[in-house]
Amino acid sequence: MQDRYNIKQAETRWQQTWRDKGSFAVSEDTSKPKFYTLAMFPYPSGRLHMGHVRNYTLSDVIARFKRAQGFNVLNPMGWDAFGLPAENAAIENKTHPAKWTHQNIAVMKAQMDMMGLAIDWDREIATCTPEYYRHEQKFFLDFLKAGLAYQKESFVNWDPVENTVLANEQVVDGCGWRSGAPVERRKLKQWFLKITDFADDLLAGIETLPGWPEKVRIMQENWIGKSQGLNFRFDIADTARKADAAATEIEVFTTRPDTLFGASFVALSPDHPIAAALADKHKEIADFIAECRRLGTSEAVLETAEKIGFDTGVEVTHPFAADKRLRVFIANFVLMDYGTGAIFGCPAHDQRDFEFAKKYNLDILPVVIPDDADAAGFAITDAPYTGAGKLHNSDFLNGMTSDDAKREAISRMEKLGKGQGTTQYRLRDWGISRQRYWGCPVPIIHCDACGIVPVPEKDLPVTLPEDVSFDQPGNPIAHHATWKHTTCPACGAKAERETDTFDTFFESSWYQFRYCDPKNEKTGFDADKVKYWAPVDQYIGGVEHAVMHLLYARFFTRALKKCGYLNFDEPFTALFTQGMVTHETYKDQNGKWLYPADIEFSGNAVYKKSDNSPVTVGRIEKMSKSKKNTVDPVEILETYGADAARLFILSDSPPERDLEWTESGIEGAWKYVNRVWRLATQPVNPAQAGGKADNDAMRRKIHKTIQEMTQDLDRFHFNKSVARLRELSNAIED
RNA sequence: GCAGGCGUGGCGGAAUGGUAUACGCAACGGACUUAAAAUCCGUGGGGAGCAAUCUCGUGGGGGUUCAAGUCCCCCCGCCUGCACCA
Repeated sequence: MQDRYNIKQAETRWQQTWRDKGSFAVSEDTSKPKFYTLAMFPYPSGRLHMGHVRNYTLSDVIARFKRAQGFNVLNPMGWDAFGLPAENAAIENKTHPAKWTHQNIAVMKAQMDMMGLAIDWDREIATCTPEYYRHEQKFFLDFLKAGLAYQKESFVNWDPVENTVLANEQVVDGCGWRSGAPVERRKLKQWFLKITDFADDLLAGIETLPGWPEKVRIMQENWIGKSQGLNFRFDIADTARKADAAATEIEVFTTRPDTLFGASFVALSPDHPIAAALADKHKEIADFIAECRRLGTSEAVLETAEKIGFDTGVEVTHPFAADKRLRVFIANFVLMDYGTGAIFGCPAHDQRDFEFAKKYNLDILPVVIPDDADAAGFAITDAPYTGAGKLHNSDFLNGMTSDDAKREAISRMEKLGKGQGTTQYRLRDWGISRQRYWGCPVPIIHCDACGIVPVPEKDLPVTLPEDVSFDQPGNPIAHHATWKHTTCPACGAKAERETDTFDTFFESSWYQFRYCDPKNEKTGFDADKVKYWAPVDQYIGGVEHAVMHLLYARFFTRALKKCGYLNFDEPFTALFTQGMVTHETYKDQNGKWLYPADIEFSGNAVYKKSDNSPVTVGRIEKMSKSKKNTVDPVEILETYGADAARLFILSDSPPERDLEWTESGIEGAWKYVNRVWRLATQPVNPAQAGGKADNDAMRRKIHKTIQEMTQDLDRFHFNKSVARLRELSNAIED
């Protein structure tokens, strides 16, 4: 008789059995309640990391738990297989992105098998296959017809390292989210999806998602950034420069129409058309705009950048006071892509306007008096007053509260025909064009005569050329000798294919529906099957997707609904965001990072294995290749087995918090697995067996454990449910 | 600056307003062993006491309550997201 649990034998046997029997394959079964649990699918980078192991362990526990409770459980897995790393690998290793990707998928799938996951592998998908992406080309054409997709020339975030455009959501602190390079501004023709059409609906929909973490809901709310206010137009006054502005009005947006009488200047974004028109006529204005551009717009720069303005010489008249004139500046802090790209400044009641007015010696006229202040003695000296109060110095608004004054100002402006109450969103349309190879081609043909022509449905999919070269920088599809040359489907003349590919978030916006009917060749998925499985009952993944993937998928679901594919709005009923997996960091004497596997503990001291030199122990940080504080899941699975690895991951911390990976922790779990094995396999000594009283006590304990564990699992308190099991083991051994 | 979260033994963490520290890790003492590993038994917040017991203890200060880690107010520290958004 063996005295140790043999993980290799037991785990391989069961994994083989599950595979052979297709134990986790499911189909629509109306006799059972359904439960769709989904872990965010991985990018096939080549190896599983601990974050994956944690993610898939959590979804697996839920899948098996719900299954045990009698649900028909869908727990699928696939590959978010388009993306830049494949191209970088192609350049470095002289391999093809497709080959590299498919090899990685094979390796990672084998690693997942080692974890013993209850996955229905019949439903496996890879987004880089034409069988998958042909459907999103069709979606795109439908979106185009429905007015949800369009092309426009605009300033874009250009990543100079990746040589591609980035969505606003992919720019972090002014740098590319992957490359870390400062993002440049370029003007390019780009494809967009009209996510802004659903701004209000996406905002309202958040209220219908109580199963989402408060944190993510707030992040999405802030990202959408709704604000109510007034859009109105200043007339450009008669001055020498009026003609140069090439316009008669300047439109501005404000959330504080109550402060209109406190206006003391107007400021244009350096990118504003009127600024451009003035720059054409006046070199000093062109120079100033160039200066603003040189300073850049990255947050890091803006943080320290001075607020600078340039008096254009243009003036406007105040819509409520014809005799009041305001000077028009170009200012580096006014953003072209929020509101109208122009503002009026009210220095008495806005911090930024206050600073600007101090610098350029502009009037600071208080018009909103705090309720506890005396109007006669109230003055703005060191700081603006940004709160609400009673109106003063404001003609017909005098004496009103801020709220009443806002309403009255809007209504007067509407009567004057100079503006209207509006709602502004921070959210901007989703730029989906990428100048890269390893993505889904945009199914469009550009014809000199007919303009933008959609690829006819019968010609879908538009597949990627396989013989591409990565020898020169830029887009390999555009460089391809023949691929883009075609004929116009409308007039038959020579035409060119669109060489942009979709942002890879396009693929991950609908994969949750593809799993419901993964082999469908007609419409991407069958409406009835989606109706049975969707929406996802429990979605699990990292919080880093809070405003990108999760917002895009919510938009995409609405867009698909509008095009008749489905009949609901929200793709994910409940969301769980897991914490990161962390580990201590180590550095050698030369300050170089060391892998945990390269070091050795000896009492309180730590040494490098190779030469016994001392090692410095650093902070506990998120596992990352750059800091080398990673542990290879495969080694853990081979040494301790899937049960021990999964048990440790579940037991050490609550799943929403960071989990510190420790050698002693995984060993503890391994010891427990063996203890359970001994309890189950070694005969009870009859001399120690108890009587009826003992049996009754044990029965109560078992039922209590079941009840507590059920509650814990329902609430995602996995660490507690493991503790209950250990308590039960303790009770059995006593 | 705005928003959100967190703060409990040496460590990870438990605790419908009701015995604070479940469960585990590390530690210490013991058994088994030539020895070690593994395993098993036991101890375990601070202070006082041989002991029963007393006392102080959930970042700090105040409050509500018969009762506060938990609820309310103020403050400190750390983490995360957003940010010249008009």
